[in-house]
Amino acid sequence: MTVRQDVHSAGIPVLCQSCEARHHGVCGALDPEQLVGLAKTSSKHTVEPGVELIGDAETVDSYSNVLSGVVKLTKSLSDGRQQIVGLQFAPDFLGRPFKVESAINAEAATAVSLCSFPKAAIERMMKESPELEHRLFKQTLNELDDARDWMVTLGRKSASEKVASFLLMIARNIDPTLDPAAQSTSFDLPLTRADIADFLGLTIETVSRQLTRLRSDSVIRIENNRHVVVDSLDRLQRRSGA
Amino acid sequence: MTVRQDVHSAGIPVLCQSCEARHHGVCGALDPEQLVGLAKTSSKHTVEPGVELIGDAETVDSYSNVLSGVVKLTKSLSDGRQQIVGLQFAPDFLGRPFKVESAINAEAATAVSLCSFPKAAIERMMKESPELEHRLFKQTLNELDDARDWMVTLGRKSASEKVASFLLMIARNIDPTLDPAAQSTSFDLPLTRADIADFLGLTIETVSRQLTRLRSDSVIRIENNRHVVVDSLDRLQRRSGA
DNA sequence: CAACCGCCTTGATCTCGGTCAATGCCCATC
DNA sequence: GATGGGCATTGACCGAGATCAAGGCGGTTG
Repeated sequence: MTVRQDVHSAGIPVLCQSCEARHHGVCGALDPEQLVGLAKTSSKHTVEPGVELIGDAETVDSYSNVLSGVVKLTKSLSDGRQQIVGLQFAPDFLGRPFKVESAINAEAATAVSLCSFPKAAIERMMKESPELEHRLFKQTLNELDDARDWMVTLGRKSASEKVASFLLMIARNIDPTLDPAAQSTSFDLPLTRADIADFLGLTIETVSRQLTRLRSDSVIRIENNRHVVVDSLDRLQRRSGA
Repeated sequence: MTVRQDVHSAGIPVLCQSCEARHHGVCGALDPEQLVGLAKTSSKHTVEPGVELIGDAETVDSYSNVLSGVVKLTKSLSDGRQQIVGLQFAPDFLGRPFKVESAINAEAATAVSLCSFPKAAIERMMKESPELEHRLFKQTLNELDDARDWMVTLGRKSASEKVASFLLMIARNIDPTLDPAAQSTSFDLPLTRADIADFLGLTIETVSRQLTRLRSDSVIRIENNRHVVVDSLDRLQRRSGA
């Protein structure tokens, strides 16, 4: 999974009045006048882990910027088997343009704060401002690249490679400034073991066993089941199947 | 995988002079004047199965419309394991906007005819014509939906469900007019067993065994190793894991 | 026609990861 | 401090799919 470089670098920080904070998401593409208009109809809110943001086959009538936290996108088979098909980190945009209903579920994986706009407002602005559509297009292209990278992991990697790849992906997304040459890093896991399993196409038990193995091989340490300390990014990378 | 409905329905057939044929791809978004300009720099050509169209990490300097045939998009791990991450059917657009190099390989799976344009020409037109960018955006959104659907298949379905899902996806893409209530259909497989395995994250042997099972259960017949006759779309669907 | 090659099928065996079940750990509540 | 619930870990066993190996089939090349 690639770090969303160009979203970060292209975004000129803009004060989105409704979010009450500078950020780099959709708002970065709007001129001050548009921003004021948007602020009237947008609202910032915070949700707890587990809250469903977009329901399967439900009508989607709003779009959001993710300000902090992690949102998981899931799909399920009729018998309950589930697969996480994407994770959205700040400052990603949440919502599927040009479609009234979504075939996927979005759920807060951690505590999440969002800035939401009515669907109609965004779509109107997209007509007026090619720059906004351009920016959403670029995010979508990045999501497509990420999804395709992940397909390789799902289809062709072993369980231990999957878990190593997952940890690396999380590390890179939580700290986008992470030096590729760095030897160690640490972060809080935004997902439970069950979520990780659904992301990797594995079972909880297998995920647990692989984490235990990484731990006993001194590649990582885990504190309080959530905080991961990677002692050797190098060895983690070598286990990820390149 | 969803059928690319809106690309089909939104496209007003336009005579792209260089392709010497009416089709619905990128050209459908251009006005006659732009088309004439494009025709000067574009060229139609046909390639044999196995020809590499876009090399991994190679500089991409042209974009193409797929006029007929099937292009497979692949990614590989350093040790040679391969995964097909997408298939492009006519009238899809081939090429990754806004990036000089591609992390992906594109290879003709069948005989393919394409209409190619220099990268610069398309990017210039995209700046002038929001409609063109809009259309490419929509195709990208569809590809993202397809990729995510496929992630569920890769991560959570059994071998027999994978093979059934694959046959259904091919049937729907080769004949987009296929009635959902139809009881039978037939088509030529655009992929070899090895390709199917790389698409499904399986081995050749497993694919072969699953096809044999579908055959002995009279769900399908296979003639000359390529032509598939589906006798019961119903039962195939029930085996695809919904 | 024989020899060969690419692709596919089938069989025997092995192994990785799933399944089932027990236990541990953390924390909230009384 | 006891009780209970939600996650996570660990162990024993099993099975789906991989691996290894041996043909089969169709086309084409000499």
